[in-house]
Amino acid sequence: MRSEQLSPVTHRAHPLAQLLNSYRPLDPEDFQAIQDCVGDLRTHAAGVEAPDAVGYGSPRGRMIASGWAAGGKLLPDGRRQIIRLLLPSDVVGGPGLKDEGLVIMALTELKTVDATPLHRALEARPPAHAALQEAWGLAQRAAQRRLVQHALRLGRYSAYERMADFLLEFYHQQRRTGMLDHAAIYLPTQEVLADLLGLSIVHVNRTLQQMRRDRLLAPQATRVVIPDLARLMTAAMAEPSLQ
Amino acid sequence: MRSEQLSPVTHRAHPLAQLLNSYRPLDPEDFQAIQDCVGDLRTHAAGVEAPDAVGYGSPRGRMIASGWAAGGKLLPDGRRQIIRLLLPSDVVGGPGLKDEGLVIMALTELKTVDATPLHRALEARPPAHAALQEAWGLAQRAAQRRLVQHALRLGRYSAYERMADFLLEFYHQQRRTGMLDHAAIYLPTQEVLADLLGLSIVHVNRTLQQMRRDRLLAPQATRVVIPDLARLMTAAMAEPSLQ
DNA sequence: CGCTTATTTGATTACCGTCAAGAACTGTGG
DNA sequence: CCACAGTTCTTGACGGTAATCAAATAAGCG
Repeated sequence: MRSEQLSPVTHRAHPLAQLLNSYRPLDPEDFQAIQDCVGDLRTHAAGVEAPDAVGYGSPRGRMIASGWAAGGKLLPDGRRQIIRLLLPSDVVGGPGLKDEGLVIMALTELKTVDATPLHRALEARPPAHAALQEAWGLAQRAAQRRLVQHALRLGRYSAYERMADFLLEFYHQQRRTGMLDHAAIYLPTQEVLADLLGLSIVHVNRTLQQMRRDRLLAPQATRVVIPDLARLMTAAMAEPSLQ
Repeated sequence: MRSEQLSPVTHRAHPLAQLLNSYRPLDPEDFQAIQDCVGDLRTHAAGVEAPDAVGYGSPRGRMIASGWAAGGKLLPDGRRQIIRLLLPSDVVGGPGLKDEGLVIMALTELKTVDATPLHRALEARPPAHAALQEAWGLAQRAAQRRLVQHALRLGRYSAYERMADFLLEFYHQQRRTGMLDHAAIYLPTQEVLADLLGLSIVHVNRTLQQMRRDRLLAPQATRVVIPDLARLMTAAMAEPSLQ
């Protein structure tokens, strides 16, 4: 039964617009700046380790339009730790991820566009694009909080707790960008989950099975449904107030 | 034998000045802005969990003048993960750490001063304090890289590798602030090391002993000496070019 | 000198990794 | 439509790293 599976994204509204708008209501000019990011569409093959390929020629960075990528670190002996998943609306190839020493890996076929119009709006004088800038700042802070939470998970959570906490975080992240049906998350492969959560593939598999037995996950065709969000939050030791 | 031990800091030059100057040569006006951060000196007791106590009344944050603190997360059942150590020159109590959802814990008695003069200089118009601003930016990026490396350690390094990599990082961090004799690091208690590296106290103890047997650490009175930096770097899988 | 905190040691347990192999699924070409 | 290869997922057996429990020693401190 192959219940966890990537799926090509069906994009209704623009993911970045939905994301930012969820943090702060955007103005029409803000939506326009996001819509303007359509130039120089490029496709990157899946599985490619793309440290410099993504973003080459776009010094300000490129925005993921569809597909998934990962920012992580590789060790000489083959070990890998994924630090953050990169979803549609994330900007890659700019100075940001490179400053962190991360390698970008395309987990699926990836489509990216030049993010210059967005960056122009972000650097506009305060009266213009004020809402966009504020929303962007909040989104950045949320990303930083996810990184801190990731370190907590890796350091002190059990495998079961790691999985629950990540699924919860991922659920909310996908919900903000509007790429979600009800409580159905699209999951990366178990190998990606393993490198993200610092576990072995085998143990990821067994942890997911345990969560299914515990009715925290309901397997369906190509995605995973969360039948009971509240119980998942308990398993992840998440506070009801947040997110 | 109590070889790892905190030690009150002997401050010759200003730690923050040394730190920033190591990233980018500062101008006299920059040094002055740092020297001006002497007002409202406060002492915080060790061991106190000080989420709001530090920084109360100093909305822009307070700079650690002496002592060590930790920014970390606490779980309801008592588990703790330290995300970053906070040394003299670090700014705490401002929006930064709070945005990340971190609790500040004083590991030793802590002395802090109001950091407003520093922040004023950081927000000055570009011609003024340009070097300080650039150095600050580089220091911030280094802190972010440390956080990413921390996640890699917690996720994919063995206990031995974690310890080696952290000691190496800590060595360089202390060296930049000038609080170092030769290759002698001052270490926090083994309990703090455990909560930092995601290990149990017992295992930290055994890991340190193994490193001593391997001659990667040389125990001395109140600190730990690194006899062979190159071998420690090998143990930590560190690239010779960096740091 | 007691008292407290930190370090050390031993014994035992268990979580999770490794190894190995098979099953299920996906896509491709004949 | 079926054979094929390539992933991805699943399962079992086994081993090891690191956690837990318990207690003794050592070091700081008033």
